Amino acid sequence: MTTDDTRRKRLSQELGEDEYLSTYDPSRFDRPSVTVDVVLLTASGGDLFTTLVQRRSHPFQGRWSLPGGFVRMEETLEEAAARVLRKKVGLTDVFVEQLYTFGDPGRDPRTRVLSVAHMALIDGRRFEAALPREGAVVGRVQVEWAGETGGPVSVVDDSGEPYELAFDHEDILGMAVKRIRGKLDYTPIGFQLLADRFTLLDLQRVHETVLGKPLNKDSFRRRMLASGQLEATGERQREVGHRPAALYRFARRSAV
Amino acid sequence: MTTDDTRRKRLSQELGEDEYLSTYDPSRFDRPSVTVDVVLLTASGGDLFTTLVQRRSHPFQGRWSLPGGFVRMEETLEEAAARVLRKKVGLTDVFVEQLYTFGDPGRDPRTRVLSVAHMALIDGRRFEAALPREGAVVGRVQVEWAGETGGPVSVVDDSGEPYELAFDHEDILGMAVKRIRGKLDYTPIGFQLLADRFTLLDLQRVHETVLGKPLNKDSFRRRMLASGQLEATGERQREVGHRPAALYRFARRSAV
DNA sequence: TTGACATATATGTTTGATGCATATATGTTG
DNA sequence: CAACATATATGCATCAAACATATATGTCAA
Repeated sequence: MTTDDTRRKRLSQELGEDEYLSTYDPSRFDRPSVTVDVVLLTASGGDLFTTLVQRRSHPFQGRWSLPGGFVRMEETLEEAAARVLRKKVGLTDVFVEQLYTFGDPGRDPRTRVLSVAHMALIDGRRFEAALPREGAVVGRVQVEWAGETGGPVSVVDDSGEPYELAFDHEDILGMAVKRIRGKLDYTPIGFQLLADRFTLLDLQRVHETVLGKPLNKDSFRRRMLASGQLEATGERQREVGHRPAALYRFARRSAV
Repeated sequence: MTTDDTRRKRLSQELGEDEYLSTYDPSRFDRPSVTVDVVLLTASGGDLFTTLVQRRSHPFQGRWSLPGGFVRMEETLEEAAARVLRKKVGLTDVFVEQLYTFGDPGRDPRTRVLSVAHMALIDGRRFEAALPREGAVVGRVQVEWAGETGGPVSVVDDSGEPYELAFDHEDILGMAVKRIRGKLDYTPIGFQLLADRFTLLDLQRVHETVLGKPLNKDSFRRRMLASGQLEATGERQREVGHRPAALYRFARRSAV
């Protein structure tokens, strides 16, 4: 500890808090840079999809990365994630949840950069209606592990060709898939991937897509109806070529 | 974007990656400070306990905080958490898991400070044998919510008097309790709170302490034995004043 | 040495959730 | 109006958990 630090600590104990804060100089220590990266997930046709942007500059120039950006001094982490989604994917009002903070020295060759990774979920229609920035693409998330413990994940284009990811973004993606799988059973997180009205079969398809395995129709139906998370709208599907299913909405937890 | 940034971006696209990195200057942007804070939990006699340290300097001088410290440029976040535990609580080789990153502007009145919160778990004996730094205390964690959705948490001393916590450390503590409760059911995290050999009843007591509710003895026993996570040592308790129970150890997941 | 005691361990019964099979209902489409 | 596709309802088998009861096996004290 330097003499300066010692004097500083003494001062801190003698001064009042206001005086101390007015003399505080934050530039005395080295500090890492902090970014947010966002795994935007949606479910469609039995597959999970996410958005990637191509890096225009070093490091990893030309490779693909999760949409991200440096955290500004005056915004919360959630606000930073929302800003990234707005600016790079053209989306607002999206469900966002913090995932994990990746901070190994060396994950970014420039300098120490922490990434506070977030997961964002959106329903298929809004996802398709988004206006992504130039250079952004939508890729299919290929999960190599049918179980649930975790494992490798890749993102591929229409022809099945994998996108080469920058930094440790493959790990971040894997963490997102692991998280959403884990939360699906005991939280209403699946509703974030559906529009405001949906049938029980829609909901089952989403669960099956996320979990990567088929589910029993009857017990799924019974379990969902018994969960108290669904609210019948009284409406039904229209013009679907078969008996229309009842439309439900997510029951926001009201007073008990 | 400044002219300087624009030139920089152009350079980044024209130069090779090595050249670019050699000219990279990380001091161009404001960056938050980054700390780790550690919620060290142990279970004993039906209660959860944690370690707090008294703040010697501003801000929150005199109040109690989770052991923490600034992240150094060359260490991982896990290493920083381990260093904090070693220096402030006198513990090494402790189970540590990242919890959540708290980053609201204003959570620290000095400047923007992110805290990457961690949860550490240790068995009661090692906890008592630790050599905490001057100014550290052990407090009982009082959880106000028997259920599981989350809620207020406080830390109290022997006489039930609450410690006044600094920063948003009460939120961090609540997040730790919520996390360990949630993980208990489907991960072997409970074993981290026990010594290497333990009886089924020991394990049940730990689960009950964490969850804050009694569990059925028979089904707990069957569930644990069927989980494949327990390994009989062949030994039994000694001199316990009643029929000695079999001692088990955690079965580290070997090859299937 | 023996019996009281405390807890471990075993067995059986009930209850509830899930999986599976089958039957019926209700839209659309030709 | 019949064929079709899916929704919805009902019954039964299976399995795990909750609960109750019985038996086993150490220590301790008389």
